[in-house]
Amino acid sequence: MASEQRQPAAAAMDTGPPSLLYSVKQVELAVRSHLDELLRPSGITALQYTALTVLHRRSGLTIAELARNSFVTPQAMADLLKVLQRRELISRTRDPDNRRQVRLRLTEAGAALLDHYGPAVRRLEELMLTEMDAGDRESLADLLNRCRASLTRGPRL
Amino acid sequence: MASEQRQPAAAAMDTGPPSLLYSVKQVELAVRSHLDELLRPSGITALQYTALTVLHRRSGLTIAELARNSFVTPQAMADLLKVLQRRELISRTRDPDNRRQVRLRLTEAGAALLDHYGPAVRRLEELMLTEMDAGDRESLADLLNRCRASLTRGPRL
DNA sequence: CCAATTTCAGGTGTACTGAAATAA
DNA sequence: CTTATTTCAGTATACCTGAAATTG
Repeated sequence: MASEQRQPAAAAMDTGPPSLLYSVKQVELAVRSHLDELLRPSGITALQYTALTVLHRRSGLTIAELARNSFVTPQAMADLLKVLQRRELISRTRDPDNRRQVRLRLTEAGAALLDHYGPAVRRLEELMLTEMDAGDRESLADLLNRCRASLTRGPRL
Repeated sequence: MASEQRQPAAAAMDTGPPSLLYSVKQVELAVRSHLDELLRPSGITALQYTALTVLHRRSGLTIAELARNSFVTPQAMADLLKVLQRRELISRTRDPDNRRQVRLRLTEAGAALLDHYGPAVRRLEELMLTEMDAGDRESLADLLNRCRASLTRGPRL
């Protein structure tokens, strides 16, 4: 820890480039910031919106499945869903074949909310991808998917 | 265990591929999950660790600058820093030239913590980038940086 | 006075651990 | 009995709005 701390105020203590871990985080923070603002009138957060889109694509998931998909505990996911259910954006029904599980689905109001904000969210994605051609976009999607796969393969999950 | 592998072929409500916005979020969630686990013994969260690394690279930032860097309000950043200061991982000193501002710096304990966890964090990054060659990594870094730039140029911030 | 930074007060959302109830 | 899912209770953190104090 014998690092030199010379400048008091005009700092320039660069210790190499920010990591890719950090770059991912930065993009996610920027996206969330825009998304939260965009969704403000709806009263739901970026995270809640994300959960709705997952349910839209994969209707009938259980709380536990959704939690694993988002790398959080089932309790954390249950908290989030409580808010969405209170606003009647999702419905919960016991699975008759496996009465432990609760199947989640969008209500009509939930689907309507996604319809309403879909265009603005797509414009946000378009803003992020400004000046990227089709090849760049494909590369980005591919690289991100490989990151996700590598992180979920080995340990944990 | 084979009985629960019912596939959404029946539901068939696929509404296109997940967006790139979602892919970014997924990678970030996976990273945070690993990072939180890895940092557990230290008692600090992935978010707090990230703030420490930013201060390591750019010593002497103010709360407001750090907040803008992370796309949150100064109040939210102050909350986070309160925890780090309580554990004496950072120090706060009034800027003599501008007595409104408070300059933030790592303490020796803060730097030691980064030193201690640095190798494990780099291994995590390596896990994420498994099987990506140097060209892929460069592409990913470039594409993410362009995303960040596009999101911060136009409106907001 | 105006603008930027920080802080205080308060409220909600996010996420965890631990533990219990239920059912396959 | 064992395991998976869900829920309850409690706690720490993250993030916001609004307002006040300070300084440039």
